[in-house]
Amino acid sequence: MTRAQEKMVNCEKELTLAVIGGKWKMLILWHLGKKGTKRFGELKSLIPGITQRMLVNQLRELEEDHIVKRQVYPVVPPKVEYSLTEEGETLMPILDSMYKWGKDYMENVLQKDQLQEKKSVQ
Amino acid sequence: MTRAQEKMVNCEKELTLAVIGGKWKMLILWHLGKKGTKRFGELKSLIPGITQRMLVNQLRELEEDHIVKRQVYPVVPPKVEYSLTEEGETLMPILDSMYKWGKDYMENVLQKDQLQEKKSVQ
DNA sequence: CTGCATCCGCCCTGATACTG
DNA sequence: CAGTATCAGGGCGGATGCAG
Repeated sequence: MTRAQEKMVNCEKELTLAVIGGKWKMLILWHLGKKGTKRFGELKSLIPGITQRMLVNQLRELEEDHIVKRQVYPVVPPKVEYSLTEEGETLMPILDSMYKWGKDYMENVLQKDQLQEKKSVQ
Repeated sequence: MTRAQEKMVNCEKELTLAVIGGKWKMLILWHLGKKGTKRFGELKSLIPGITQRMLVNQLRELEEDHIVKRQVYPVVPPKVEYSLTEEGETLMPILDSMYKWGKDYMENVLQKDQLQEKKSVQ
C-alpha cells in the first residue's frame, strides 16, 4: 500500500487530493512544472517560508507517489536535481484550473465580502 | 478576513485548496453537485463514516466561503436543505478533472507498484 | 549543499452526551 | 431532525542541532 492509497477512502478525488494536498506540494509542483528541473537549494529559495525539513519531507512524498523524480549527482558538494515525472506533468492542467478558479474567486467573492464589511461598519 | 483568505499565503491555487481541501468537503460538494439539493440527514447517510460534528463543521465552512447555501424551514421537526451556490457550481469541473486524474493514476501508477511488490517478494 | 533526528506545540478530528 | 458542548488523541508542521 503506497502513501497515497492509505489516504484514499471514499473516492478517486480523494486520491488526487492526497497527492497534491500537502501544505507546500502545489508550490513545489508549480515551480517544477513551469520552470523545469530545479536543485534543492533553488526550490528552497523559490518558496519563501518553507523549512528544509518540510521541503525534504514533501519532496520525498511526491517522489514516493511517482510525481517527482530525484536525480543525485555524486559530487562534492552534493548536487541533487528534482523534476516532474510524466505522471507529474499530467497534474499541471489541474493546477492551472485551480489557479484560475482561485483568482476568479478572490476577485468575485472575496471582494464583495470586503465591501459588505465596510458597509456594516459605517 | 474570511476563513479561506487566512489560509492563502503564497498563491491563488492555495486559496482553491483551502476551499475544497477539508477532509470531507469534496464528497459533500460532489453529492450536492451531482444530485442537487440535499437535507442534512441525507448528506449524512450519503457519506459513510462522517460524524454529525464534522458534517456540520464542513458545511459551515463551505457556507462561510459562499460555496454552499443553507436553507432553513421553520417546521417541527427541523428541516434544513443544502445546495451549491453559483460559485460552488464553478468548482464542479475541477472536481471532475480531479476524479478523472485520480482514476487514471490509480490504474496506471498504483497498479505498477503492486506488480513490483509481487516481483520483489518472489 | 543536502539532508536526517529529535523534540514539541497546536490544530484537526473523532467519540460521546445532550438539546430545541 | 439537526444540531451544540466537551473532552481526548494523533498527526502535521516548526525549530533546532547534527552529519556526509
